[in-house]
Amino acid sequence: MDVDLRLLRSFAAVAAEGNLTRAAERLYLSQPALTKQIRQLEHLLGTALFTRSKTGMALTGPGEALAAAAPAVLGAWDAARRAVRAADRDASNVLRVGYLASAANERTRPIIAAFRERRPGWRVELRQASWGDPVGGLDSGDVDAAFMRLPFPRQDEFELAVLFTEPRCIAMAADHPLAGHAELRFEDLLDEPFIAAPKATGAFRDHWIEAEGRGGRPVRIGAVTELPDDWLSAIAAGDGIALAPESAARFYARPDIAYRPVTGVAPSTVALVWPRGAAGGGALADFVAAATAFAD
Amino acid sequence: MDVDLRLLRSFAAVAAEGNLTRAAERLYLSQPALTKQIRQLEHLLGTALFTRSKTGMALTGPGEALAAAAPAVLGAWDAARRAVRAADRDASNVLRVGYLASAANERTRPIIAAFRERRPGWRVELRQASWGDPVGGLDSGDVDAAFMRLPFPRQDEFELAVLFTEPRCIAMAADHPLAGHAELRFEDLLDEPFIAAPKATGAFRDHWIEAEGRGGRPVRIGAVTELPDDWLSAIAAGDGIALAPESAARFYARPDIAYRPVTGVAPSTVALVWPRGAAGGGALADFVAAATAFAD
DNA sequence: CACATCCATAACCGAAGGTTATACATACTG
DNA sequence: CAGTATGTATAACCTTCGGTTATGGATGTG
Repeated sequence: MDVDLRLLRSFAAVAAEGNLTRAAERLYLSQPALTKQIRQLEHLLGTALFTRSKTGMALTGPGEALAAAAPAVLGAWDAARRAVRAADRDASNVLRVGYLASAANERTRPIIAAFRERRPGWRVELRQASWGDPVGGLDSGDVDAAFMRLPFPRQDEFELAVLFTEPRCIAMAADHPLAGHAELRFEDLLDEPFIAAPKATGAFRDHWIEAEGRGGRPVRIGAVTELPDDWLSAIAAGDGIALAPESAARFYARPDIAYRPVTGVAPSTVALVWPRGAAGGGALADFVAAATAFAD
Repeated sequence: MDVDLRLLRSFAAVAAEGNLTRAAERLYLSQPALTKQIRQLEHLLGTALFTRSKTGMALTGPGEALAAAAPAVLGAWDAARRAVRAADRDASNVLRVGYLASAANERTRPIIAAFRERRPGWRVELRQASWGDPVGGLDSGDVDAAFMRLPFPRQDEFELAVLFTEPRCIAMAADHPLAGHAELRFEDLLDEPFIAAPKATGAFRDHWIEAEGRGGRPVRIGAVTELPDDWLSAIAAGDGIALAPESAARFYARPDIAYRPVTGVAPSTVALVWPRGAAGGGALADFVAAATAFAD
């Protein structure tokens, strides 16, 4: 009488999308597989969760009930994973820190060094998160803390310490016509296709396609990527241009990509983020202290 | 990164038993299968949950953390199932009522009839529960309410209405020497082997082997059964005798089984039980009202 | 009326998850 | 100290499950 939580996750996706096909896409799953999963869940619970129609999947009464209750189950599991992760951290003297792209840039190493000074015998394990996971593995207990760029979804559910800001620039293929200019104005780029993060990343995605700063002009999306390497490849392939932190020019220098300064966009903010209440005097607190020591 | 809750359930069993072999037994699983499950869970979480030794399995730090967090996850799932069940009940006009053995005896039909009078168009589905499930499917959302005999484990986590009591008698094989007596004294039966319910049923099991009423004399267990039919078969086979409600003589009359009155044991109490707070004015409340109308 | 959309079904395939039998290490016991 | 009991790990095997692609059928839509 137990479920695989994956079924619950799938159910939640279908309930949210109201559509099998799109939900399947979001879950990186084929549509027939999702059909099977939902059917399996319905069989397990002994009741229909959706009414099928040609316009999509609509929740039934029991379906509504499950949709309301499912987040609590998934949340409890996430909490369990965080607890296990925390215990493992303390038992093995390893702090796991997530990051997207270049973490805290040049400050990363000094921060880690300062932490090791406070906690001799501890190690720091850096772990790259996918943009597909909006909060970088923080709520799943994959990592104890993460270097994140603000804003990101559900940001206020976490504690964070802002470390620094840096200007943003434009990344484009080296042979892109715009690469001829030494400096760009963002208002000249409104019609260019942009490489974007997945939709699920909400405010993060919006920030990096500057959704707010284009005076209502819609964004053209050239490609959607989840990892720095894919992102670089898409840019180099000419699928579009992208906003990037200035430091990308140093950490992701490639012969087929050009980075140019741009005016008219706000800088990017890097912060250290951790789950609410997790830094109570332990090793994580020391890492936070080490990081903030290098904050601007 | 999602688990099958079965793994969590298995983990909890191993954590509680401190022993793979016994936990496997309790889960009706082979020991190698459990080994695999635990290993799989450890792999999923990326940390060791137990330290293996020849004396059993001891929890590690992360293991302790998971053991502390697992009940919340399983509880959330149970709550979800109950919510779905409640919605399904209201959507389909079917009230599902669990029972062990003979439910409310001869009062069962009148209760249902009275309920249908209050709720025309509704049906009542009776569903037998296994003694292996101490609370008769109540917390898993299998049923909306259940006819239970008191006491049963975690009884005070539920709401209940006592319906009636009835004397208990002794059931034994028809050719058992004691069957010659028209009436028995319990103090003469202390050395007889008894057919018992599974250990997991705690107070319920104790009540039916009269663990408290034998002056410290240990019980001999002749067999452990989970269902009335198995119970009857064990008795008929001569594996032991058993305490039974008087009504069993009517509802479970068999040529190979004799029921005899016994003195020196308290009567059995039948109650209607339902999850706390579930009877808020709905159909379940009407069923409770119908049942209590036939209470003593 | 053609077309796009969306869910269901079929056929297929590899991996997962269970079983029994057995090995191996340690602790207890006569 | 040998022998036995207890406890977990491994091996070999088999069935079921969960995923894939390809295709069908029903229903709104331009």
